[in-house]
Amino acid sequence: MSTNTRELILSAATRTAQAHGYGGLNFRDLAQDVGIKSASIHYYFPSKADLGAAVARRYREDAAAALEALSDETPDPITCLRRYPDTFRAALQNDNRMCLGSFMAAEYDDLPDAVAKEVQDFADVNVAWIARQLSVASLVAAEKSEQRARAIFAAIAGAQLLARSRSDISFYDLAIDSYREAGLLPA
Amino acid sequence: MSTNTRELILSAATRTAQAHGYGGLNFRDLAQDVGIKSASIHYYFPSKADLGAAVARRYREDAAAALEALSDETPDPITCLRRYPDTFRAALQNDNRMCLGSFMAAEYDDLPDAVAKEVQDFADVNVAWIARQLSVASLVAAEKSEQRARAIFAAIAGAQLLARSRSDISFYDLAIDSYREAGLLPA
DNA sequence: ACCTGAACACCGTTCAAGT
DNA sequence: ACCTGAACACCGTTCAAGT
Repeated sequence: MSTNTRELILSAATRTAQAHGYGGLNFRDLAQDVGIKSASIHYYFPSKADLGAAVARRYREDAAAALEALSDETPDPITCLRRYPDTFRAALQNDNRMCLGSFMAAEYDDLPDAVAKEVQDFADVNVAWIARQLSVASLVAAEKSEQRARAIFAAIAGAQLLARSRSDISFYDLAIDSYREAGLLPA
Repeated sequence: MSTNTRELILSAATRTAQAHGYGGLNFRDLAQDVGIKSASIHYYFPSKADLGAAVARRYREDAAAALEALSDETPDPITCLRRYPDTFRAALQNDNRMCLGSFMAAEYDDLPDAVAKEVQDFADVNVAWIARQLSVASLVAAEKSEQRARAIFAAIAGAQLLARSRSDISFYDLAIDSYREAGLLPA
């Protein structure tokens, strides 16, 4: 199935990009993962920029769906906010991987425009969801919810980055705990 | 002067690495920046790993010196903590660059061991300094100061990363403000 | 539609040779 | 001591051509 090959490329590329970034993506290794030749990938993704944009778009879409699923099944916004860090934690548990949006944020200067746009959209999706939980929970003034949401998103991404650099997930857990103790996140 | 050429290479490599990471460093562009040929860089740094380690070590040393200078001339630990985010802000003002330690933290999987070690030392230097200010200011319990310091360091790095991905320093300023309002940093 | 061989451009590295 | 041209092995990327 052609669709299947495309999906295999996308998921292999996502795994690689979460460990090595956009710059670390390469057609040859990717091809080997999927079981075709590197040139064949270009049939599905004409250029690396196209592949990167597709990976980032899919990543953003999946994140949006996961967040909607979480808030749908968890009516309590405080509980939602308590669970929000779980996704970032799961990436670390997955062979010390990190959020694609964070890695690509670092690589911003070398990102094709379409990829950079998806990275920003990914952040917006997360921030909007966090802001909504903060609003519904009345944790911060309505006009401050988006700003606080951005701070929370940034802080969690930073905690993941620090934990990755030590290959030690406890750095992540302790940072999240500190955010709760300090009052950045609900305890 | 031979020393001068070595310094020119180091500073050019640092500037490049703060925008493109360790992976974005390459001998040919670096040589062009400095005005020599790429093969000549190997006279000073036998391999890319040596160059990367030297860049990261210098970066860590400069950061340590800057922090000591700040706390020497500013006896009040609260004032020190208020000024701590300034260095990260300056990187963003410098053509949207970011902290080398953060970029390399993302690149962790592809870093030579000596470089990864320096990245960890850089984080330790920052965390130790923040923890000392927190302790002296009695802002958190003594046994919690290092954990809180790590959370602060991570949160500030994350704020910088988010601002970089938008090329908009106001994202950074607003995140830092939120950290203060929430109580993560002293107001 | 789907895939590939082969060529191209680039990179880190080495080394003999120049000053 | 400091620097260079040239070469090497390798790899990401592209393209014309195969089925």
